[in-house]
Amino acid sequence: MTKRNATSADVAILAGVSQSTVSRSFDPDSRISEATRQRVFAAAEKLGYQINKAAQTMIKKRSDLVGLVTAGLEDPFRSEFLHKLIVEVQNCGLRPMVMDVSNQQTIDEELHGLIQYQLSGVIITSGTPSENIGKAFIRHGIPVVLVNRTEHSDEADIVNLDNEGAGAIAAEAFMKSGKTNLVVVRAKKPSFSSVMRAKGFLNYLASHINNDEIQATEVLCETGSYDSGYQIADKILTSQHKPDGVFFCMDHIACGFLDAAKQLITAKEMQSIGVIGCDDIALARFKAYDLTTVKQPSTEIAKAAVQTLLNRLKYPTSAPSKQAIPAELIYRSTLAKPITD
Amino acid sequence: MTKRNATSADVAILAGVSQSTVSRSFDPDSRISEATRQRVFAAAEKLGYQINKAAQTMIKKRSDLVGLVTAGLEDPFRSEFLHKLIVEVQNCGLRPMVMDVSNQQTIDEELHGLIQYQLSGVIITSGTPSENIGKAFIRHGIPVVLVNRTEHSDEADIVNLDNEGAGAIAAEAFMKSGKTNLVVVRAKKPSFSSVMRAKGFLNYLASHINNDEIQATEVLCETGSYDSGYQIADKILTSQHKPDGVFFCMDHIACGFLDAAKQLITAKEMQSIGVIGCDDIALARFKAYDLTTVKQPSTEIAKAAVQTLLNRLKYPTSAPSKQAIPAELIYRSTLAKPITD
DNA sequence: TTGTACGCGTTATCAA
DNA sequence: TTGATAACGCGTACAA
Repeated sequence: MTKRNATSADVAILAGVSQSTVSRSFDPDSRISEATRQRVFAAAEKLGYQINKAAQTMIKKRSDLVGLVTAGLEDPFRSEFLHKLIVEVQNCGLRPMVMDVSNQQTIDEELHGLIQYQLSGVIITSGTPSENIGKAFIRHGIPVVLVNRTEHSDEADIVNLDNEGAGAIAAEAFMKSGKTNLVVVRAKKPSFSSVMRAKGFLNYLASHINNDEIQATEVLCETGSYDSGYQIADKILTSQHKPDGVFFCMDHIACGFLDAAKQLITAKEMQSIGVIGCDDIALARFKAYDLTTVKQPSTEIAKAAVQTLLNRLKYPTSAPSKQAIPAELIYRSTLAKPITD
Repeated sequence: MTKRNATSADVAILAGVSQSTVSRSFDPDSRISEATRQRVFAAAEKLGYQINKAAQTMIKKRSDLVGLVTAGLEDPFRSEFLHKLIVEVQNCGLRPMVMDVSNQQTIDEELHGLIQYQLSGVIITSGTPSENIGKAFIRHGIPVVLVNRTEHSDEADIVNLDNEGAGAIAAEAFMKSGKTNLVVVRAKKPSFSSVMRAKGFLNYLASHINNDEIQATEVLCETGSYDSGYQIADKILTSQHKPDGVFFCMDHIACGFLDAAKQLITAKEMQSIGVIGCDDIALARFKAYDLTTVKQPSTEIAKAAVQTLLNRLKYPTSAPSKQAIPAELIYRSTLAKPITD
């Protein structure tokens, strides 16, 4: 009942070997006779023995926990991405420790707490930790991977979507479809991803417009939420300069817009307005929206993030890496694929 | 650079006290002079000292990690619920270690791995672990809280939505609205929640029907997904016994149904068919669906689950608890609130 | 209130 | 291949 957990010493006695031999038996890289190993396993099984990770961590100075720092999980993309990270971390034999830093004035303090866990690494996907928090981790020997946070860091590895490229893809699609009056929508509060996407969108147009035929303006909505998209629709659709193409830096803002549009204008009118979202969240393919979007390959990015971490653990002193993963246009019904030659 | 992390011993030397005094300084319950504590804190700050959780866990025989076992995170409700659990666990000064057991043939083995972490507890919200896995945890002194998994356990604490009550609420709502030809839809693969909801729905009707005026049948769709709802619409809407009220055991199945219905029948026809979902996921309030639903108060359930765990840690030997948290009807446009006197 | 001494369960080192 | 022994960094009796 209240008997304490079996230790390697208990197993050793039952198996008639030394405690060190038990330890070695559970290390695949240790050379040990198959006979004793089996004897040890049998004894361990009988006692319900499990390695004590705390003790192991003390020696190795490294737990196999990976900190996943996130925020704003009400954003569907972030949520979907977190899940992929969780699965990916698990697949590498590591364990995800999740940390939500939404509504935290004291992010830095909170993050410092993670140092206590001798983490194998930290993957930061959201939140706005100060520059030096990353350095704090590095100083304590904990590798940091930044995902969609910034373009440059002296110490942390970086994995990003090619956000500018994503914006450019949307712009290109509109041009191919002959749209001439464009709008790009992002949340007022600047996030790295959204700002870069909008920038990529506008830059592409600027460098591909030879005359004044195409106009593009940036519109800011309140937040990066469905509701914000819903609210901004009126402003966009009733302007004297009604656009024929709208690029949203996040899918669910686009969904809000589409729902509002159904009430503001006729389906026929709506058909002439192309809409492109960004991320390709699950919702985008629902029939209610069927949203053409620039897909952020989240599985690939999650894999890359974890792989980057493993690499860093293997080569702790190599130079910080940086990769930008390309986006991909998914045509659905809000902007039909143009007939190509 | 490669200097090792500061330990309590280092802090002790710098502060001119013993190592145990440092240890005590970081324990709020320890009585210690404020002067020395401040001196210790100052020294700790200077050295960037952080408690080593591994060492702490060894002594206390308990980490402050809580295992969150889940599966099928593509289901929006599960995903939303996981996030609330994460936040709730964090708010209690504990850390969530998430484990996804989707597509795992070896759930039991995987779960056994958790024992290595000296977890403070495990909250199981999904997956179909065998009965004895719970017992394995208990045997190792790790409390288990089951959420929406079953109605009975000898060893684990249980927190459930009142699933039968949720079904009954939906049935009652249809009756109040004068609906007479009802259908309840759940996924073919029986999950505890869905089965109980359907059961509650049908039982309520059975015990409140005094004549043959009301008919109710159960329809099974392939899985618990949006697509399944989309696919099942045809079968429901083209039956010779077309219903005037449909209860879906999960919101997003209802959303799939609604999207399909828009293409199968006119908006006018659809108006005469009441639709109720269950869970109240974020999607349900989007204008594209505006789904009347039986809300599963997920924040409350998450709070209850964590609180139950804390209670168990406080009183390890008390009898297993069981609570059913009531659901609540949220009227939206797919079934209008009847005018009451 | 503070210090001394010990043990938690594992891995790593070294010798056999 | 195996065994003895020494850390790892903390919490906690016990003594002062």
